[in-house]
Amino acid sequence: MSPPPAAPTAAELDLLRLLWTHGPATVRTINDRQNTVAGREVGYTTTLKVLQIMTDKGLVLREADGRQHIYRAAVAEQAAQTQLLTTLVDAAFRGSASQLVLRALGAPGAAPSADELAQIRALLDELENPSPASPAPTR
Amino acid sequence: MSPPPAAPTAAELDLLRLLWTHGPATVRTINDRQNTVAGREVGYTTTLKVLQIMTDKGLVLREADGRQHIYRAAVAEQAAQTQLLTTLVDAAFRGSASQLVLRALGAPGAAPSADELAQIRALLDELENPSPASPAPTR
DNA sequence: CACCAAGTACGAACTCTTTCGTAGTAACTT
DNA sequence: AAGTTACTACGAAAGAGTTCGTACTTGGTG
Repeated sequence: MSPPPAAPTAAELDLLRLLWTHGPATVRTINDRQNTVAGREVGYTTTLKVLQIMTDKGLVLREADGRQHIYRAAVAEQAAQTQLLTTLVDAAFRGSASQLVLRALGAPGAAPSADELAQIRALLDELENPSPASPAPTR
Repeated sequence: MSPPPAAPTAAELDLLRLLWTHGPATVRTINDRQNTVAGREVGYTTTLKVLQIMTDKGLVLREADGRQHIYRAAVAEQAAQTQLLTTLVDAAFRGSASQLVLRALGAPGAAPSADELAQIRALLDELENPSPASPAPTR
């Protein structure tokens, strides 16, 4: 099992978000999305450079398509999320994931829908009383 | 209401953790704790410098005691936690706090105790059906 | 009083991240 | 074939954060 790449930086996470949401794309497309979604304008070569760095780090994969390159995320969204959460739990929550959960639910703006609440309850049930046929927790 | 200080950096969070846990202390004490707790050795002036920067940012308060200074956290642990969570939700969870919660609970190593599970359930109940006498959610 | 110990202040080096300009290259267009 | 366009590669500047050395100050000690 290859070691997970280093945690993505803020700029890298911006691009990963786009790749996770819209799937593989060219630099041009990714850069366009960056500039239309946010008010911030970021230069084409900036996006390109970050993608090149991410390629080196193993965060994205690059495939040649004619003279352009198509980039795709090399790390799963869930895996990256878990990694970031683990870091935050250690750094700011004294290692207690439960405290983080309580804080996240208590924060104004959390506003989980009924459906989401049900999902969370289901997971709590599962934690308290693991069913035999439960799928292995995602790593 | 004064605007909340900028989010603490990693090094700043290290010191805030110590202040939150052990209360106000001198640079010497804080630096000692840093060096005994972690294997990492950090120089005295490094700790001092970070505390000075934090004072400028409004993250800590400084009180003179003879020729030494006593530092205390100027931001509440909960407030800082909420701020960091909000940032992370936006950056890595598409703005969905519920998704973050599900991921945090699902991660291996989360391992909430029975007591913590009960606390979380209580909060869920509260969210679904706010009681009239409920305390205002912490900001 | 001279010296030493224990503080604070501050500049500067070093690293990491982000951003972009410039150069090079290959395909179209006329 | 020359010129324009669209791309990648790369170096480097600018910014942010971290670390530490050095200088300065002050209180205590012989």
